[in-house]
Amino acid sequence: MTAEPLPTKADDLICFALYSASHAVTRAYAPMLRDLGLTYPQYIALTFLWVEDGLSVGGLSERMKMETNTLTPLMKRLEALGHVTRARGKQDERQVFVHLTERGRAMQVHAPEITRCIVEGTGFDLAELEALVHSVTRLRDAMTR
Amino acid sequence: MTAEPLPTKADDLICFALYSASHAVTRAYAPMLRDLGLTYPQYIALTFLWVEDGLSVGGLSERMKMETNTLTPLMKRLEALGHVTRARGKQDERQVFVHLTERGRAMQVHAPEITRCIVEGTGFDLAELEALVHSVTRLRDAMTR
DNA sequence: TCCATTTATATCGTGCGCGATGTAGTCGTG
DNA sequence: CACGACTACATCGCGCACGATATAAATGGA
Repeated sequence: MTAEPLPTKADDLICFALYSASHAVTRAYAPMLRDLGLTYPQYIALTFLWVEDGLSVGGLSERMKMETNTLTPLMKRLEALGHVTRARGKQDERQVFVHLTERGRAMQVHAPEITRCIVEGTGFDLAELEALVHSVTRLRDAMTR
Repeated sequence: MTAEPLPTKADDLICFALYSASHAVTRAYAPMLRDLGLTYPQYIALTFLWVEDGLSVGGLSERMKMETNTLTPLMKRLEALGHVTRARGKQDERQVFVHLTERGRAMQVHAPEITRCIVEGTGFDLAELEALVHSVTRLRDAMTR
């Protein structure tokens, strides 16, 4: 009759909490991003490029914490949409560098309003959100180690 | 020169934190689940069925917070793997009820060890984890409203 | 220089995840 | 009972996400 120390019910698992919350947030972004003709991962990629334009596919993959085989087709779609250009490196022709176009840079003006909607939708105040981002990021980095 | 109240850098966004953490946790599960021949969403579904066997596709979709059009093929794969059976309801033939097989029920014995590995990997103590699950779940439910 | 190794990206196959749409079964109201 | 509305799943198309594999370029000795 000892207490069960580790939950095995999905509702109590950190994995399911993150999994379902992540999808819920993505769904919340979807209508706004659809108006811009973007998917959620495409928007995330642009967000990193707004801070550091001209990243290589590998550099972007590190920042987005995902494999390059996911990013290659994603970058091709962003290129087809006219948001970025892709060009092989000159001194190292294995690398592909991604640069924002005028159009891709211009999308940045929509970011504050999108962020505002999401922050408002969470029902959290900014201090709570900041703490949550910190905890979740710490957990992610621990899992990745 | 006022401070920017809302972050637009991906690293500071709750969406990216959840997105990258969710994928990191899924990757952490992957090797253990591969040994069991399961994917992560399949494992989550089994977890719900261990608590409530005989759920309908719709009931499972509510609990997993995802659409039935995602679950239908997922359930077919679990059926093909021999973990569940699918059967139309008798009084309402539109519904499909999912029942664990002996094999599907037996997978439950692996859950505690899997949970233990994940909990250990987070680097969080149980109280922190519980608080984090609570916060993330609250955020998810607010976004879903 | 030559060649094995490593590195950066690309390709392929599988399984989600969801919006849009289809279909069969059920319900409600006259 | 008829019939339109609704409901529960299923199907389809597209875009991730990743493991496995391929390919070409760079690197590092012997």
